[in-house]
Amino acid sequence: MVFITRENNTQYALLGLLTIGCDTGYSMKQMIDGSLNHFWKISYGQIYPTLKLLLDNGYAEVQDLAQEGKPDKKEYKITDEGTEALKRWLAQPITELPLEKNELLLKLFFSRHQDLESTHHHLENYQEKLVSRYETYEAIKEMITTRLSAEEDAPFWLITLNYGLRTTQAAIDWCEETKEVLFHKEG
Amino acid sequence: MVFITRENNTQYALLGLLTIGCDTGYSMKQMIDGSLNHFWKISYGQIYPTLKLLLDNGYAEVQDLAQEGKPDKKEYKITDEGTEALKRWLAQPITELPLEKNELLLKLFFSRHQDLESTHHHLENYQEKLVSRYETYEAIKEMITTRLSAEEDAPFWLITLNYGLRTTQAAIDWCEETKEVLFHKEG
DNA sequence: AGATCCATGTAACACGTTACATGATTAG
DNA sequence: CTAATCATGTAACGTGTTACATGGATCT
Repeated sequence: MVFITRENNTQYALLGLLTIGCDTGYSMKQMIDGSLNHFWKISYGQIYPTLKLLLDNGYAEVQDLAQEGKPDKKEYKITDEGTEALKRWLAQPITELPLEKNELLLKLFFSRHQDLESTHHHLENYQEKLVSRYETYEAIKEMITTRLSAEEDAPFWLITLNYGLRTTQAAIDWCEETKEVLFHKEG
Repeated sequence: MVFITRENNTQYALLGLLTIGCDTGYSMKQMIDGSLNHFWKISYGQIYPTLKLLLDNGYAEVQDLAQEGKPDKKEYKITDEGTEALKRWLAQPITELPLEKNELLLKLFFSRHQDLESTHHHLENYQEKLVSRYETYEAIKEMITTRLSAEEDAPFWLITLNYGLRTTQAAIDWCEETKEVLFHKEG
């Protein structure tokens, strides 16, 4: 990752995080892993170079800060120019639906070459993971509604969570249906 | 794409395509764009180098073939070793759920900084695209059930289509719900 | 003494797209 | 003659991960 030239969403993700209280690369990573993980993820290898890019673009400023009981950190702040850029990006229309690359579906597509037992195992395994994910989303939703309802951004967090809940539930239902189609035709 | 070293799914996608009647890079691309596009996509810039990799690995063989009324083509055939590799891959468990990077959700997450009208526009736009995608899936499903039911792979094609239908419907419902939450609370 | 959290950063690699280049054949 | 379809391929670029490197502070 030597050069970053074109505008990309990663930049705006970090810009957005600056507006909701994340001011270091480390805290951004934590927020992403904790609350955006069902629709976005970023590694440190991307965060730190992108923070540099924000500085270069004049979208953010940085300040070295000593802390008590913790290592020093670099505190980033969004600039007026950065806020403008964020708003411009927010107003831009979404041109394409996201495409997920789904390994399970790829395997199912070719599973004529596989014994049904193995296919069944894949489906069970997948469904378990989906259920676990669903339960995580439910727990987060519960936490937001009970303890963070005063937070200004809370309604928007719930909206993105609802997306995760609905699509995950649909996938779980599909697993159930597929198992029936493949293994319980005799009903 | 100078070097390809590790095993990756792309290789197995092409191997799978070889087993369902696609024998050239061109026909593989067509099949992917037409029937796998809701869970997988590949560009020519990836297909041709990967076909070379299949040869290097001994998973496929190639033969130059002159055609009548069409340009020459390279006809690929899967080897026994390739079939074994495909089966090994099919049997391997799926370790991780796919993560979609969703630009709309990213924008919604930060949309406190945006006027509601613009957010509404994003949602409408997104929902239209989803509906259009849903209708495409329905049309393909109709075609498979009426005209390709004899095809040996047809049941598995329908399964992957059902996944697309269910998750897309869930996303459409979420759009509807979100619009209500944000704009018709008085309802 | 060791684990864990806080905190920053880079180099090598992997993966994928886009734009470009080429050219045959067929249909209008 | 020109557009579309069939067909193959590469170079440059963009984007992202992983592994590595470093080190302070706190907790057990």
